[in-house]
Order: sequence, then C-alpha cells, then structure tokens
Amino acid sequence: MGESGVSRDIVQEKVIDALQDALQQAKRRGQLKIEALPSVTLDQPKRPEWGDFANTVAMTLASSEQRAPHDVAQIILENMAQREAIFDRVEIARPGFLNMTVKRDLWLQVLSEIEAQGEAYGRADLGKGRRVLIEYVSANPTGPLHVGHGRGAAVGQAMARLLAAVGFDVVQEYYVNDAGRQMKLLGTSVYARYLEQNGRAATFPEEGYHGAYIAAVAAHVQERVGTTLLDAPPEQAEQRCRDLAQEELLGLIRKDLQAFGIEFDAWFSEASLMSSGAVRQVLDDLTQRGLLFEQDGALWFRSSSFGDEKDRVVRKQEGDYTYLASDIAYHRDKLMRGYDLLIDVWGADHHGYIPRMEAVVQAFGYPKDRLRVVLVQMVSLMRAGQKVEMSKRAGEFITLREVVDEVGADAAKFFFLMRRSDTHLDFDLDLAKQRSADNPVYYVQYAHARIASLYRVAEARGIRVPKPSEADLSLLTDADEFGLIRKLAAYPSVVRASAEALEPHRLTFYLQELAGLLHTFYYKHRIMPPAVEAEAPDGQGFVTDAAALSVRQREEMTPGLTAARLALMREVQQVLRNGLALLGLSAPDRM
RNA sequence: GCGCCUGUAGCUCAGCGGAUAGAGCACUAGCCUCCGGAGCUAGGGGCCACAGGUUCAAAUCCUGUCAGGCGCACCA
Repeated sequence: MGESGVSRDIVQEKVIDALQDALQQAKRRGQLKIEALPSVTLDQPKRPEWGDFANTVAMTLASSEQRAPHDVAQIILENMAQREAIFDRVEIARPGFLNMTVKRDLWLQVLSEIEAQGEAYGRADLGKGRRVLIEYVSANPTGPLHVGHGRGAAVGQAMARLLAAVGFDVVQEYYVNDAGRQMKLLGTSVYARYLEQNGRAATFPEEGYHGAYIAAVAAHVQERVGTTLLDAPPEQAEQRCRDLAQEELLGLIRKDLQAFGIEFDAWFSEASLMSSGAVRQVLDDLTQRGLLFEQDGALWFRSSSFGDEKDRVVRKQEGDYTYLASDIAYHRDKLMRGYDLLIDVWGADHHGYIPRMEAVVQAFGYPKDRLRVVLVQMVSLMRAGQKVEMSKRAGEFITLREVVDEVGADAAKFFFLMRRSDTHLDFDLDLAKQRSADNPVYYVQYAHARIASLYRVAEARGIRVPKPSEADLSLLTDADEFGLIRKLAAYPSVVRASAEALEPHRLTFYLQELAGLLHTFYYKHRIMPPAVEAEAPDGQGFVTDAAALSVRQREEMTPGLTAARLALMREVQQVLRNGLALLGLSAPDRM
C-alpha cells in the first residue's frame, strides 16, 4: 500500500470537539468541578430517533459532580457554543444521554472527503511509522497446507494490510521449520516409499507421514536421482530424500499461497539459525546472564522467572536442541532487527506456549507486550450440512489448495475472516460456492459490481457520473441516502478499531452492512430516470412493497438528483473497494 | 488436578459498561415489462448457561458453579 494520505472522521471530530469545548467552558465558568477533561467518546444510538450520536459523559460525571446526570447534561448542552453550526438537534434523554443530530451539510462533506482521499480513505497514522513484523502460516514443509493454515494466512494478511493502513511499517514473514525431528521423519518416510517403489523391503516409520502425497514426492525423487540411492548408505540416502522432499514441498506451499493470493516479504529458515551458530550464541548469551542451568543432563531456560509456570528444556539429554532453542534464537533475531512490535499468528492449540515466548522476550530485556500472539482456531469444513471428517495422522485432510480451487480465493478468504479468529469456524463449502445473496462474499462484491454496472448504463445513456464536488449534494435528503453516508463516515473508525484490536472480522461485518444498505437503497430508489420507452403507465414496475412503491412514485428523477445519487454511489463503491482491498479480496466490476 | 478459551434466537455468530440485545441462515408470507432478482420487503422466534457481587447503569466487569473445546513433553 504505502503512499501518503490520512483520512479523518470529519464529522466525529467536530462533534467531539464541540463536546470537549463545552466541558472546558463549563469548567472555566465554574459550573463543573472536573479537574482533567474526561475523554469523550461517541456512541451509536440504537434507534434513529435518538439522533446520529450519543454521549454519556454526563452520567459518568454525575457522581463526582454530586449532581443528577440530567443536570450535568444540561450544563454541557448550554455550553455548546457552536451548537447551531454543527447540530440540527441536541437533546437530553432519560438518565443523562446527550443525543445529537448533526446538520446535513456536515454529513454531506463526508462525500467530498472520500472523493479527496480516494484509495487513502480509511487510512490513519496510529502507527506513526513504527515497524511491525508479522509472522504467520509458518507451516512445516512436510506436506501441503491444510485449511487451518489457510485461515491463518487470510487472518495474517488482513492484519498486515490493516496495520499498514493505519500507519505501521509492516513486514510479513514466514518462518520455515526446516530443522528438527519432523524433517527427519519426512526424510525417512520418503525414503521408505522410494525403496518400496523399487521393490525393496522398507519399514515405514510408525510416526512418519502417511499421506498419499509422500509417494508422489518419492516418485519425483526417483525422477531426479534415478536408482542411485538404492545402494547408497541409508543415512545418506535419507538425507538426500529429505532435502529433495523439502525443496519440493516448500515449493508447493509457495505455489498454494500464491494461488490464494498471499505473498510474504521474507522467508526465514530455522536451519539457518543452526548452521550460522545463532542458536548456540543465544544460549551462550543467556548462560552468561544466568538464565540457563543444567539439570538431569539437560539444559533449561529459566522461563519461570518471567511468569511462565515452569522452566523449559532447550537442549535435551542426548544433546539435541528443542524447538524452543531455535524459537528463542528466532525471536531474538526479530527483536534485534529493530521491530517495535512482533506479531505471531499461531494455531490455537499452541496457546500454552504464549507465556514461554513472553518470557523469552523479557529475558532479552524487552517488555512482554513487544510480542502479540494472535490465535487462530480450528476450521471445520461442512458439505451438505455434514462435517467433512479429516484425520491428519492418516494423511486424510482437505488441503487449502482444494478449497481454493473449489470455491475461489476470494470466497475462501472472506469465509476465513467472517468470525473472530480465536473462535471455531464452520466453513460451509456449498454456501461459499453459491452465487446468490445467501453467500456473503457475493453479496458484498455484487454491491460493488452493481454500481459498476450502473456506470455502464449511465455511459450508454450519455449520463455523466460526477464526483461529489461536481454535484449539488443538497438534493440528497432521503433517510436512506443519509443512512449510507453515515455508514461511509464510520469507515475510518472501523478500520482503526479493527487494526488496533487485530480483529479483521470487524471489517468483514462492516462491509456486509454497507452492502446491505446499498442493496436496499438500490431497490427502493431510482438513480437514473427510467428509460422513456420502457416506462410503464403506472410507473411502478416490479416494486410492489407499499412503502418502497410510494417512495418511487413520489420521487421525481431530475438530472440534478441523478447526478447527486451517482456521486453518492461513486463513494460507496470507493469504500467497498477500499475495504475489500484491506481483506485481500478483489472488487469486481462484473461478476 | 492445574491453566487458557468459549457458553447470546432452531443453526452459525456479532455486540464486550449505557436507553425496547442484533445479523446471516433456516422458517412463514410476499415481490422480476424499466438502472444486473447474484436483489428486496414484512413476520414469528431470546430469563444473553446458572448463582452471587461491583455500578446511577451489566450480555458486557469481579467471584463461584455447571457444560464444551484446547493445552499441561527433554514433540513441532
């Protein structure tokens, strides 16, 4: 993404300023006792009659002011100097809510703001250029990616884009676990299949990889080295199988990710930490600081000194390093590279490791919140209402690639991002493929395509699609139009909250809501005048819903109104496009 | 046994201190001669697991109980 441009919540800012000024003035006049100005936040009232924004400071202040909430609200209200300039209405409701209705002119400015910001609408500078490294997927190169990895990929990418949008300098990294026991098992598994393929006796390792793809890998090994490994010393042959298998599987992972539309900035090899001596170095460093100790022939990390429930082994009795040793080295490396924040996206079954990684971060003298771990829960694939059974041990699982091939990358990503990442997800394959309003992906993308289609019709009829600055927006007066505008105005704060909480699903929900408003608007209102020859005598067409019908009959489509609505549509489309981009989805003009 | 997460409409889930708790699906009843029906309208449906507490205000915070998931390796 990059580029400059930071958009503002022009409406919210003005409302908050008005409230803060009122508090300030009330304090100056001695009407309120408060010392520090309380932070002012805006709530969305649940009912439209309550206005555009609600504020609750009066109620929070009531007890310290020793006054009734209503009185405090009254004082704030009286001190709102620019009330007329910003609000149509400010009312006090029951306990002590301040309900505010913003002037239409102000709302309309939102459209010009989006026009001016374009693709940058929604960006912020929360990050202030701070550097973040987000590590995700990081699956062992021992087999193809499965759907769980896919969810991690979608979440990781969306978070990376969200953080970049709010002003962080983001690097996306894949940590390749290309060392250790799992890789060894991969080697012996492939070697065993290789031997079998050549009619030799082979004992397949009990804990090895049983998937059918292993045989395919073994066949590829044979294509490359022929039968030369048959008579090589087993250990050497295994090693060779392992290297070739890893190369192939990592290549496969890269391809699968590419097909899914995920791209990493860096691939970091665990094995490189071993060969460079980085692991040994970090352990020496920790030893010097008294954070490692030997016991029972093993080497332990004193993680319990940093909040972990017990100490952890970093080098086993037999002398091998545990995965923790390389994880320490890896995280140390990331910290040394100068990132202000490390984000790790993990499968939720690894949640027990959080305290120990936080201990690692602290052992190197960094605050523990330098690391944020995002957990991604399991995905159950559903087909025909039934759960698709998978068994990883038996090598029977649906790969990410199969899902992407079946439902498409956009649908897969959207589904992965529909729920909070740390809750279990039911992924309905049938629904994801469906081309109907029931499928949320199509619902949102269709909103975008529908507007694009509108432009095509406009062009065919010689009607220009104006920018907000070129149209008379004051012709927009309908509640449905303002519903859309209010939603557009909320977009930057949704992006911000979503990024701060590392919860991309909030944006997914927002886009569904915005698309819903668009579809409703589109159905109830005309944007362009009906084509003359097609106009039915009663002017009602297929709209039979009583309320919508009366709206349509009442509305007279003037060229001015058409222009204003086209301008509105333009910015709705812009926000849909911006939001889809942050989730890593396309915004098609035709579907 | 200990720790973490989760219990909200029939189902899948939002909401996580504020006013009569929301959405989608499913269900019921409607809607295609006009800008893409890949869409729209209306309706029923809830002691927000349970019990205490904090608060002017609790689905939301605290404590306990019950239920489910996941962890508790010198495996990754």
